[in-house]
Amino acid sequence: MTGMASSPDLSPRAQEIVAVARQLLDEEGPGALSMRRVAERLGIRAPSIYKHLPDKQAVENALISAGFEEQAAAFEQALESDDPLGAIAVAYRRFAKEHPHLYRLMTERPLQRERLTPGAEARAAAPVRRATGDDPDAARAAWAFAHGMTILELNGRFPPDADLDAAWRRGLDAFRSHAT
Amino acid sequence: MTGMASSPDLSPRAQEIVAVARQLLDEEGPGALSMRRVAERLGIRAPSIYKHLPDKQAVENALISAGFEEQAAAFEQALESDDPLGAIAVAYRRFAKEHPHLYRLMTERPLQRERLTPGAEARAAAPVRRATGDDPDAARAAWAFAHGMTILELNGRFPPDADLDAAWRRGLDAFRSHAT
DNA sequence: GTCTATATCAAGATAGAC
DNA sequence: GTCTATCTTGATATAGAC
Repeated sequence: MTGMASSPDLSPRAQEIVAVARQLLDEEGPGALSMRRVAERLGIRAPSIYKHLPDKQAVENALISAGFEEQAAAFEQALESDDPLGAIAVAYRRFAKEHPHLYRLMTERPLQRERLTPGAEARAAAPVRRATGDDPDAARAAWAFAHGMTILELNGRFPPDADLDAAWRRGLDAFRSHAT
Repeated sequence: MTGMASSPDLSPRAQEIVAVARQLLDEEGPGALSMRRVAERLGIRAPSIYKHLPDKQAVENALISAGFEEQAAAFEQALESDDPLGAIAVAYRRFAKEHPHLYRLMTERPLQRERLTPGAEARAAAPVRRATGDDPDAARAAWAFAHGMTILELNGRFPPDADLDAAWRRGLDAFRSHAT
């Protein structure tokens, strides 16, 4: 489950750079994701990175694309469950908990869709749509609920004694009971 | 409806500084919220601010506290409606659309609760709890849904042709139908 | 209450040599 | 493919004079 998705149109060296960036982001957070720190881990200097990747956005977009592909694989597997919506919710929450910094990177700002791996975002979204009876409104509502629970938890916005499992159940039940 | 909440324990000059910071944030976004830019609008130099407020966090916390108080006032009024949950949702979405940068500031990072206006956060949360039959799990789920819809829209994550009003209705219906 | 001067730090990115 | 040197920009914050 640590299988990182590849970024096809990047040179091997560029993929190494992105892999190191991913380590840095996962381990130390967005503040550590600088060209200097990435280079340091590779034993080179920051300017050398620009021979392989055009700018920092290219690094971030590669990380985001990989994140979508990892989500897609997890959600596709969850869709096989007896309780697809519940299983996808569990996978969604797990991904965010295991990679909170990447999750933030993927959700906190508008995407540069033209610079992402084509289809990756859509592939991650498809299982959610399937699990809500192919009703796009229900899919968006369920996604919003899942993202809200996830990011509010990551941001420490719920009280320490809140029963978040119960809140998740309450929300999912609400969406399930209305399923088409 | 532009009535900004006051920050009681700040000196008058500090309140002026916070008011200017609020203008800057609303008009130009978080990137403009620097001590330099705030000072510039006041016709003074950045270091002078530190005679009135201890650090930048104090400015941000004053803005956040004011945001909670504005939300609280709007939600308390919405609670009087025939459809409290729907009316609060409308007020929630409106606040975020009118002050997207402040909304982000209020939600994107963990709060420094010990430095906020006491009770402001709780006062904003109370009407949501009331509108969900005082069921804390339902209140958290409904809040997560509203925040998810709001922030995903602000971040441009829904397709341009998505019917977000329909998604809001779908989510609120789901929560309403399960109300205790 | 405001000023100037400064400390400190860090970032992304480019030029041009090797 | 990597280097050094550098540009450019920006930030928060402090010291001490007026």
